[in-house]
Amino acid sequence: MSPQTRERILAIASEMGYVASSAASGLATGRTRTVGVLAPYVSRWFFSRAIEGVDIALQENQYNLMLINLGGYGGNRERLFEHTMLRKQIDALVVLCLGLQPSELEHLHLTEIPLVAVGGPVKGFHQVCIDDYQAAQLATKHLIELGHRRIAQVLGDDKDEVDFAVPKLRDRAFEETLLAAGLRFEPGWELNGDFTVAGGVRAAAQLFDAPGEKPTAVFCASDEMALGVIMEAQRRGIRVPQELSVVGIDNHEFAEAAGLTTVAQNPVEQGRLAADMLIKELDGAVGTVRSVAAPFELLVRSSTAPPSR
Amino acid sequence: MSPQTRERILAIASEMGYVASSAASGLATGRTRTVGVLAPYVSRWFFSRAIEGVDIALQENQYNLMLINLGGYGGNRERLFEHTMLRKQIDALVVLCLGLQPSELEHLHLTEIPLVAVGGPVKGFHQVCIDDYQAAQLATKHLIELGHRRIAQVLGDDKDEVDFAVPKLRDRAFEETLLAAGLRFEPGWELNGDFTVAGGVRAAAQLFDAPGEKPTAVFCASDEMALGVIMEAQRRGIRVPQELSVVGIDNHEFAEAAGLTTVAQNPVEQGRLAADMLIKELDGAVGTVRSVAAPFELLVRSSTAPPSR
DNA sequence: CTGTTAGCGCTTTCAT
DNA sequence: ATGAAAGCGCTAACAG
Repeated sequence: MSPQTRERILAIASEMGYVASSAASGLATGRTRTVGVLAPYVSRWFFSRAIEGVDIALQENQYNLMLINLGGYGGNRERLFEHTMLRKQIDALVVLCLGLQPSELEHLHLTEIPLVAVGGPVKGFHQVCIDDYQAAQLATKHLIELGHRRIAQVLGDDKDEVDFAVPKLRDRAFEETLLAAGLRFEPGWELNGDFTVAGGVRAAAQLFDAPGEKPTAVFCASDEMALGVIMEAQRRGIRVPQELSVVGIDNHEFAEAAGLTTVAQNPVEQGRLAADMLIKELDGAVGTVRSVAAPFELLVRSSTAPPSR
Repeated sequence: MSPQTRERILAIASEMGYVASSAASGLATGRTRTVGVLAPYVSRWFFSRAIEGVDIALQENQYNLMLINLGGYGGNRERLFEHTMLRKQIDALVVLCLGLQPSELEHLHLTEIPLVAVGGPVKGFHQVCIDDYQAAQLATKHLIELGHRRIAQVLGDDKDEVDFAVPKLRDRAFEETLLAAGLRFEPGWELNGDFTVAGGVRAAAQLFDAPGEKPTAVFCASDEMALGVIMEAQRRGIRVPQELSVVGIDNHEFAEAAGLTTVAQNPVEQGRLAADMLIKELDGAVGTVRSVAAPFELLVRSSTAPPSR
């Protein structure tokens, strides 16, 4: 038929409220035009931003986004992996960094759909993420170059997620960078902040309450914890950066408003890139999905300064 | 067949990696076991929390969650409404408060699937949300009862979203409560903070930079803006609450850490309740979906105190 | 190049 | 009770 007839028919059809049944076409083609996003949390900054990034790419290509949240209720993990994720439900999957069980990883590979990890290395996966070691090193060096010698650390160690490498990498980078500069950290200056503001507040309280010498700077493995540290410092009248320098990692949306010096990364772009690769792969460009190192940069704002004592 | 045979077969089937094709069963039954969440943003506190709440209910009932993000790219709105949302793609929809065009609302009703709004009144919809007027009134009264007479307002007026009633309700409640107490607001003490931290910072800067008398308290229509106001105050050395009281609405996850006095609401519970009603409705309990007023309460923390001058 | 037909893998109804 | 068969609404391969 002629292109204009085609147009006319399509127009009439849609006017009549006709919409192709996705179930029927899915059955016939084996494609759902839906990609899944497996997330450990949906309301934490990194994850919600990454989801937005994935969504941008999907919308541009008329794909739907199915949210598979592992953070909801523990018991459902099995069902999600064995059922939801399986063939015919989604065409591809982006895995937002998290510690998956080996059996779960195996399950994912069994589905034989294109996969990509975002935000952290997952073994056996192509991934798009920053080099967490270098990012943490950059933040630590910034403190050292300002002249700080007594630096504490707030990291986020999630006991549950044994395989999640991000906190470990940031932790190791901090320690090795300190040692390389001939510094050492005091016992008790390595706190756990759970990657949350509340955790940062707790860690700071612990630090300030401890007897003896205080650090002049704190390296935080995420902005949310850094923000918590700053809030607790303010509550106690400890001036930032005059009495305490604080640096984070992420460039959380609150970081600029709070004047937080941080190593910025962009989860929106990471998610978008990952989804783009997946879509191209689905469109037949075999081998498009590959590992990509995402950019990061130090943003010096007003939470860091040379030590005053 | 016997129940045990049944079990055995099922076990073997799943061992062999068999999973029913959702497309096929969807075609046959007309059900997708998927509910959509229409969100104006995914990374703002209220929305990401509400999504989590919806997700809890869905996971408990073996439903999938399809995220339909309107915030992504403007141009796609039409496609989302005309295509994605239509029959056979999702069984029900939760609409997270936002200003939809009348034509879009009409489209939603045309799908004839169960609908429910969360977080704000949407005309023609059943909804679960707090009474925004009362919530804002409660916050304002708190300031007045502390003795404040000179109160500024930071609201979030989104020009784009003409039909979104939440900011208007909070605004009106503030003004009427002030007038009822015999107070009036200065010209220039009504700022727009866009519902973001950055907007709160800007509004506060504007307020502090203006010549003449300063307010002793600020009512913010959301915690994110209130947090921005506090950060800007701190940057300028204005002490909270001694020199400036700040109250918000929401109980954002940062509110406690920042000591922010606020009127708390719980989007997780709201989303969960909404999804539960939808699921019951789908299970045949016709009439389950109805409007519900969500609870809220004043949480007095350390950002408010009687005025010192 | 247009028009017809055979499935896709389930569910459900109808015979047996 | 169990088993056979008829679609659900598309797509893709085929014949005209």
